[in-house]
Amino acid sequence: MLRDMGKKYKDQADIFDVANAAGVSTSTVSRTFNHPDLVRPQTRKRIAEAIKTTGYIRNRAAQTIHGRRSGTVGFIVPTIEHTIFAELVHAFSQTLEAEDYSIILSSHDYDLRREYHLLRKLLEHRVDGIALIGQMHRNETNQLLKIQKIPVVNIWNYSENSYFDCIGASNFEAGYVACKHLLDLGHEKIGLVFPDHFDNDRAEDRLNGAKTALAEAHDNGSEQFVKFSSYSVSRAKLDCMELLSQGKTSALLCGNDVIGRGALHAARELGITIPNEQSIMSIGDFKGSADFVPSLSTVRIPSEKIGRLSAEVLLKRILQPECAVERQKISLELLPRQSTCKWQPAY
Amino acid sequence: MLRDMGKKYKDQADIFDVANAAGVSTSTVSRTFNHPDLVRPQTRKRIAEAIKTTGYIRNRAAQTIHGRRSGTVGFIVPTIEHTIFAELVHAFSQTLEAEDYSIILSSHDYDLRREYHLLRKLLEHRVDGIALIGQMHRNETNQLLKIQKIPVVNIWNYSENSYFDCIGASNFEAGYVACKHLLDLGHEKIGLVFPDHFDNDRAEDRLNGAKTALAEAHDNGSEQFVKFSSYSVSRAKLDCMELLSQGKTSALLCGNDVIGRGALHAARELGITIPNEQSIMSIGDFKGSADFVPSLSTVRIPSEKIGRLSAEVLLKRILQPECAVERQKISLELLPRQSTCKWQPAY
DNA sequence: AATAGTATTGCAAACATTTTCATTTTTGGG
DNA sequence: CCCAAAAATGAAAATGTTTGCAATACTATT
Repeated sequence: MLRDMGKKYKDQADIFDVANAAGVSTSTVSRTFNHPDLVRPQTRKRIAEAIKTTGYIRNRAAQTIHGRRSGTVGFIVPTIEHTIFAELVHAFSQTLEAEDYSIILSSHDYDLRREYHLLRKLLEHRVDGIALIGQMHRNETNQLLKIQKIPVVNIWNYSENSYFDCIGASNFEAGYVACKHLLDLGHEKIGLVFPDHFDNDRAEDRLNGAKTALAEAHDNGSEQFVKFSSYSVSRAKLDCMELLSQGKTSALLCGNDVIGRGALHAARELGITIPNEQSIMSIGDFKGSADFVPSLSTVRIPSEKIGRLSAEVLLKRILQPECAVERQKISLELLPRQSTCKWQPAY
Repeated sequence: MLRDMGKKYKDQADIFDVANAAGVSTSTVSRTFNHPDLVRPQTRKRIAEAIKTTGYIRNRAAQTIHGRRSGTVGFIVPTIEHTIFAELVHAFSQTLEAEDYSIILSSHDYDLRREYHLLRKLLEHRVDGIALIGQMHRNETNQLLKIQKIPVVNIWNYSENSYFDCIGASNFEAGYVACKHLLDLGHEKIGLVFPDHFDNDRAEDRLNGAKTALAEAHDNGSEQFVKFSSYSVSRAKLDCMELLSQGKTSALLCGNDVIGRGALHAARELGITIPNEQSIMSIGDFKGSADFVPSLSTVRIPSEKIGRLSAEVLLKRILQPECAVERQKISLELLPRQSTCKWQPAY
């Protein structure tokens, strides 16, 4: 049936316009998009031309409403401003864009109440899947995810008994390994500089890992050198300068590479030689940390890999919602570089 | 009319379920969302409860299909991996999220053909507006934007005769000012290190600005010291080391802060004192550049401000599509810091 | 208590697709 | 050249909202 001619002028061509132009029904046009093998190549060609001449652009909303996939995936991060999430988001979206998905990106600025609201908005858009950072979320968030039965992947923090798919590293281990490295080098007075965010289980786990390593080494002197800083090179630099100028430590363990960079700058500013006078150890290995002079010793958490794998796992769950929960513990890599060395009491 | 009871089991509550539960029609439910002042407070309350008990979540797709705003905005960037765009995207989305919009973020990795395809996909989603980086796009991209009559804002590169709204700085000027700073300090042999991306009018404009300043100063010696690098601290460091070790320049002008950082590292690696032996000048002022020791002299392009203003302008155009084209030239700020100083022939 | 006016609500059409089922067309073998 | 089977197409129902118009329920006058 050709479309009623009495329609008012419309600027956007729709599937009827294409059908008219190609002399077929809307069903056939729809099929060329969704099941091209069901329509004759010759017809397909005619339709392709009709699409060109009418300037037709499919309406995903109309597909979505019908129950088809929306072709979007929601990604909620604390913030995109930080290199670390930027790298992660990049890898994640590259992978999903290759599969023709669009990413709706939202950030809550470390406010888990906002996270809940962002999630609701994503659900309004009927995203096909959701990616979240960390394992710590509000109860209502977890409840909502469960009853919606929507594909979810939990990124960044590994947990062996997560309810949802989960791809990440053990941040506890990262903290432990980083601290152990300093202890192995003979350091005894270690300053701990960690982000002060609440609503951040990653930083918390790292700090706990570090403290555990200290306790195992019977190091009870370091406890007093814990300093909370923020995810900002400037703030970290100031905080580290304060800690360093007290001269009570022989090494600084930084909760992430941004703080680590702040520490390097701080030492330089104070004229403290790294690593001879003071070792700087960090966690993360963001792009560029290896290029500092001295290069930053750190524990690598491979964000691109995590981003890519998360996308793949989410994709799989979207296509097979019932498959077994998938959890991948991404391994860490200790990268001793120039900013750490054996403690030399001589100094 | 209450809904047909013969419907099969559905997991997702829809507006009918809410209407049933509240004992009203779907119209009234819809109105509580979209025109709450048109429904009696008492009814509104009943509906609110029904929404809670049914766990109803509005379906934006269904609204969109009806012609209402989709509540999404598309943002196409070259890449989110680079700090600079991360800051920009952050400010942009914070502003729009506050107005209840969701951002669909896509990146084309400096490939303008991909940009076109991403645009098409955004249009399929019926985004309410589009944000693009730079003024240089493929013809088909511009054509499509024009015939679709969709709100567009052109971010980052200012142009006084842009077809669409445009918020940005003059990158030509940025290059000019940065170079002029070095010339004013007495430098004559200036190495230019710029990103090698094609499909990037920003970098091109900056380079042209720098060259213009050189020409005005009758500096014909610098032309030979142009080096193309990439947007990566590591690559930039290597390239700068190559240039610096030749020892023919007294200053380096870097196309952006990432390259500038690479240059600082390179000098340190080679044992070259900054700024005494060599000045390093850059463009951008990303977060953290001021914290380096020595701090990086640069020309500030305020990305947060640009991001926020772009979002506001786009929002305005979405609400009033017919208003006059808005163009804002964001002013630059020369920030001489520790990495540049007067050229001292003594060295 | 009747009336006019206003505030609420409901009905049904419209939005742009997809998909099931039925119908028509094509194909290949005798 | 006919027929059965397979392939291609079309008609119509369904998807979940919004909104113009009509109907109904209040409110405040007289």
